[in-house]
This record gives sequence, C-alpha cells and structure tokens, in this order.
Amino acid sequence: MLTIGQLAAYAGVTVRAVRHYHQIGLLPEPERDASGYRRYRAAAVVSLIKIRTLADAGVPLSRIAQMLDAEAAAFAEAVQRIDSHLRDEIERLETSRRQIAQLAAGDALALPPEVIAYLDRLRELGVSERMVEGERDGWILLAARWPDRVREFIPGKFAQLDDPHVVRLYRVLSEIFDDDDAGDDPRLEEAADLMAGLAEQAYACGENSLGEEAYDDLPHDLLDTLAVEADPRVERLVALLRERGWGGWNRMERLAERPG
Amino acid sequence: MLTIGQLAAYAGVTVRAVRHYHQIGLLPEPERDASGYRRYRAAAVVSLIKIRTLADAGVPLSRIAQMLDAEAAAFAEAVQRIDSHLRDEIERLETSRRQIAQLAAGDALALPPEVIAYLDRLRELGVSERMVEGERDGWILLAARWPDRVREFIPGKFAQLDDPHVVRLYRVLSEIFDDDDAGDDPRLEEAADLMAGLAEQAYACGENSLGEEAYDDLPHDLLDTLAVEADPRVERLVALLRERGWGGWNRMERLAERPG
DNA sequence: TGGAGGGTTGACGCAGCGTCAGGGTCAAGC
DNA sequence: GCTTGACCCTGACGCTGCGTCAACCCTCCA
Repeated sequence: MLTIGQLAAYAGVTVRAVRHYHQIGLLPEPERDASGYRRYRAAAVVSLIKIRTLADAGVPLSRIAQMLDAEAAAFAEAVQRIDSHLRDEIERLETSRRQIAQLAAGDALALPPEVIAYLDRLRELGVSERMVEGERDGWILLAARWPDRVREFIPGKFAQLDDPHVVRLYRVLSEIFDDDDAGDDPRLEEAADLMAGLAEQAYACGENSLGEEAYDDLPHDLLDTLAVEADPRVERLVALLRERGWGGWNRMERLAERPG
Repeated sequence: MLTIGQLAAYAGVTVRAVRHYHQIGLLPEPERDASGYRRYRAAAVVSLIKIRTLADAGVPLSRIAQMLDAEAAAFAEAVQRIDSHLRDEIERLETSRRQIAQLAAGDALALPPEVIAYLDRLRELGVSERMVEGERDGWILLAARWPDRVREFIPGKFAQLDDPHVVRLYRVLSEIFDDDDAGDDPRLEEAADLMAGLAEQAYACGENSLGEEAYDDLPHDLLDTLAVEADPRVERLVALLRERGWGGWNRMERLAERPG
C-alpha cells in the first residue's frame, strides 16, 4: 500500500495533482488508514499513469474519464477531436509568430509594410517625428477599418508626395506643430492656403484627398477628431479652411457657399 | 466621443475585454458623461488597437504596457522573448500531437509499440482478454519506471513464447481466471507445476524470469500486488509455488529451504 | 524526546476574459 | 406619457490545472 507521495513519485506527478484528480473525480479516493492517510493499491498507479499519459497528450482533464472507459471506436474518435483541436491551437500560435515577426520596428504595430514605407518616406522629406506619429495613428485607424483596402490607398499618397506643394505643406505643418508655444501662428494661414489650393486641384481632377469612395463616415470623423486631439491648432486650421470654402480635414469637401 | 460599445466594435474586441483592460490599468479610464457612461476619444481607439495587435500576437497583457512605451531596442528584445516563448509552446503542442497519434488503439496507452506487439502475440496464442489486460497493466508499470529499458525486455519475452510450456501456462492461467466461481481450482496445481518447471529451467540457464538485473524492488512488488488485486487466486498460486521451493510471482527466486 | 519529513483539509492565485445578476439610460415608436 | 429594446453600469463567479501558503497532525529516526 502506497502513500500519496509514493504514488505521485512513481507516476511522475506532484502530490497536488493527485489530490486535484480526486477532487474532480477523475481518480477515485482510496481507503484511508487509521490516521487518515490515503493508501493506494497498485491498480491506482496504473490508473494514474493512464491519466497522465492522456493529460500529457493534451487531453483536457474533463474528457479523460470518458476516454478511459470508451470503446476503441469512440476512443479513436475522441483522439481525432483532440488532434484537430491541437492542430488549430498550433495554427493560432504560428499566426501569432508571424504577426510578431512583423513587429520588428515600433511603427509596424498594426500596420502593413506599405504604410511603414510611406511613413519612412515622410521622414526622409523632413516631416517632423511628431507629425509622422500623428500620421501613423491615423493609418492605424484606417487599417483597423479596412485592413485590405488600406494598401490600395498608399500608391496615391506616394504620388502626392511628388507635388512640391504637398511637401511644402507637410513641412509647414511640422514647423507649426513643433512650436509648443505659438497659439496664433501666422504660418497657419500659409498652411490653409496650401491645403485649399491642393483641394482645388484634386477637385479639378475629380478626386478627393484620399482617393477612395465614401465607405462609411466613422473612420473619417475619427481621423478628424484624432487630429484635433493631437493638437488643438488643427481646429483653427479647419476654421481657416472653412473661410476658404472647404469643410473637413482629412477628407475635404467643397462647401456650398462661402460663409457670410 | 464614442461609447464603450462603439470603441470595442471599432477595434474588433468585446466590451468585456475593454473593461478588463481598464481594470488591469492597461487602458486608462476615460471621462464619464452625465449619466456615468464612459466616453472615449479617438486616441483611445488607437491605443486599443495597438493593445489588441500585441495581444493577438501572443503578448501577455501584463507586458503590453511596458512594450508600448519601450524604445525600439527594448521593444525588439521583448519581441524576441515572446517569439521564443511561442516557439516553445508550439513545440509542446506538437509533442502532444505526436503522442496522441500513438494512442490510436486502446492498448497503446502509455506503452511503446514493441509491448503492443507482444500483447497482440499473446492474444493470437489464445490468451484470454482478461489476462492480456492484466499483462498490459503490468507493462504500464514497468514502462513508467524504465521507459527506455522496457523495450529491451521484449525480445526475451517473445523468445519465451517459443517454449510450449510457457504457452500452455498462459492458457491454463487464462482458463482459471476466466472462471469466476472456482475458488479452489485443481488447475492451479498444474499452473504451479508449470511455473516451477520454467523457473527451474531459467535458473539453470542463469537467468531470472524477466531477464533484467535487480534495479530496484518497488516495481516488482507493485507488479505482484497488482496481480493479487486483479485476482485473489494469485495468492493461492504463490502459496503453491512456495511449496515447490519458489518465492515471488513476477520475479521468482529460489527459496533457501523447502518450508517444513 | 525532539526534529525532519511525511500526511491532512481549506483557501487563494494565475490569465483573460465569458457570463450572469440586478440595476439605470437612451432613442424611438405608440 | 409609456413601453420596448438596445445599451450602459458595477460586482461577482466560472473556467483550467494545478502551485503555493497556512495551520495542523502523524511517523520515524537519532
């Protein structure tokens, strides 16, 4: 007759595990000796080893009992189910690995490589780190809403960077936002002029600023408020644009009438 | 300003998950409106998406906060750690899959294929299912103690089966144990004679019944008590063997003197 | 005779939420 | 003005498979 410690040692498990199996009814409680100690027969060792074998193979404890007294056919079927479950788990983890492999750089968080390349291009053009981060957050929002479409937007954005006005705009904005103190910066006027001109140009070509159809409005609203949250001077810029006949920020649209 | 439901929907998570992130301090609690509802800014959406991206990649929540404000180098190092952890997990699961693949048949539980083959051979020779199961449980005990050695035992056991006395013994034992009623079976005498003869023969060749060295005694004791537990008539057989000058059951040894 | 090294029950802790329970709130339709 | 359904709130337990105290009892050996 074995004590719980001897039993556990023989089967290569912890005492706590054995007690756990008793608690959930997986291994029957043995008789007790005079002092209340559990005393095990040899058959218990065999049972415990079978349990551990299944548990080590990834069978959830809740199903081991059924499997142990299943007929060969039912057993095989159960094995099948467990196996396909394991396969799914492995698949999930491998997807995770692939995903974190993409996280090599900080920017890559939740963004496809095309967008990363675009952000790096902005840096090359002298756009401030602060603005690039703002852009990045915007793209994160877009990527969350349209994971597939977002890559289609990128070529158009790259093309825009060929226009010196666009580059100039980014630089002016960089300067404005990098100055923490300036509440009423005269450069805001220049930025507004640039943006209005670009909007006019895009409108003439029959596109809007992002080059995509309407989809839904939520992401654009979010992008706008995100910008305002990032720097309240954006609100001032939006007002200046409105004076120039353009509404919105990320996706601008011509206003019906110039306000009074 | 978004409600928690809108926030969650945009980021593709459940409301409960968002509240959980608040609870553990991963996502800061936003302001509340007049009726106590949480109201989120656009920046919260970006934060939440970043969190989900890392969590989906298998980063434990407890480490996401550190990673989000880590520098590029520290971030990369953390990614490395996560990745190797994932690799280990995958390895573990694949081991599990290999193991359960071995569990195709009921016998295979915790036993190497050589032992399975031996058990099948017993069945072919007309050994009863009941006895085979007893043998199997014994091998499970041996395999747990000596996972590597147990395969070495098998060739010797196969060889023994070439001896017609051994086959005869197994069949007699099968018959005895399959009769539920017989308490004092005359065939027990025949079995004891056969066993004593085989022991004598083995002793003459300088081997003991299992063909292995002493190792430790626990498994053998367990095997003996296992047999007695399986059928109390084993005890009677052990007594008969003792009369014939042999002690033990699975591993028999010559007694110094025939008992008075 | 005392101390080490077993054993006993009971309880909390872990990760990441799911899922009630038992409320209050909001927008819309009657 | 009232109902209805869809949200929101907090609080709490449940899941998996044990690890790890705590507080106590039993046994064996020097």
